[in-house]
Amino acid sequence: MSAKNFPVIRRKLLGWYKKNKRDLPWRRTRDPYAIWIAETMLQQTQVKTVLPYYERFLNTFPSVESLARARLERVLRLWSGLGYYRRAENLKTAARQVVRDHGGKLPREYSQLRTLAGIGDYTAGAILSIAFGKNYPAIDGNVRRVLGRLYAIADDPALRDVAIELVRRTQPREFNQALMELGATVCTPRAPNCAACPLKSECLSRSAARPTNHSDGVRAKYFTEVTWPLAIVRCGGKILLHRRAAAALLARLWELPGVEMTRRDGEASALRRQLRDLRVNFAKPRRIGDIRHSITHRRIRAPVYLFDCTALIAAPGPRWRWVPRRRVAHYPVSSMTKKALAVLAAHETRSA
DNA sequence: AAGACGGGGTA
DNA sequence: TACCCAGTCTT
Repeated sequence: MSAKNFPVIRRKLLGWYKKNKRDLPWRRTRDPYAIWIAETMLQQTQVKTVLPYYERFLNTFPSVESLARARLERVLRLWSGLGYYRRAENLKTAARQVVRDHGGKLPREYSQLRTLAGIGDYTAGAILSIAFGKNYPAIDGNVRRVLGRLYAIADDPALRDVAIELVRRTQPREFNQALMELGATVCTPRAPNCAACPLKSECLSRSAARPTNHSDGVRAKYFTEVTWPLAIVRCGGKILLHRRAAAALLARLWELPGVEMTRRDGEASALRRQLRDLRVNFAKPRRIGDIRHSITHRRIRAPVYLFDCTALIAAPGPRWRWVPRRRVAHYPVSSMTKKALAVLAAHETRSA
């Protein structure tokens, strides 16, 4: 751990960051709560995607207390389309923990942060360094890639040692963000822009003809093809929605009635059977579009069928609801549902 | 140690 | 279109 040029790396990286950092809303605050929300949203999610969600979330729930008091349904609605919905549930659970155990203030100790739902090693380090200015590393995928290339190391313990040493004697708030910023904008996964890199003369992977990615550990991915026909059941200006189970994929989200199938054929009849069980009377369905969507290891093709109902019946059960068209936007739904509703809107425009 | 969990990016 | 990305929790 001696010949690693730590002071030079720190100085060059911080200098680069001061000049090149993006102006992001969570960089204009030191509120630990706001930083916690941002870091949670940014897990597995790109900055560009997070931006509108972050603003809305903080406007609606400006404090730990307001989040702790909120109904989960409202939290999920603000998360609708962002993915990994367990994060929203964990945030609300953790907010209650913070109110109950820490007087509504985020704890400043690593071990206490780690007991909060949804806060793992990375997020704890990010909060400690960015919100509280403590000299903790915050090792996310970007940092792993940047340091992996810079020092040509692949194993996690060694990477961690370097990250700890680097952040020990610097401004942790700026330095950790600088490392991540470099990974996100310059030292990118597939085509790093080495010419623009402030660390190019120190980088051990730079001499290689093509910069090597030392951080690839987990791969192994297989997709299952899924056909998931969706039914838009229209009745007197309302649409039928169903709420998914708490333990399932897309937990607790509302959705259009549908059938997840591994076979490709018989989708229309499968949908009709599903609706027959609900005792909804409908005219012959029309297929109005087709959606493609991916959820973790599923690749989904979702044909969208429009059912016009002949008589409004009571909701088929507690997890079913007839929702006025305008109100649908207020329900927590997945991106697949949003896409299907966009198909309906396009269809109505066409036939108008 | 391995798998589940969304959605959007790039080539 | 095909492939890539990557924190936390659970099993």
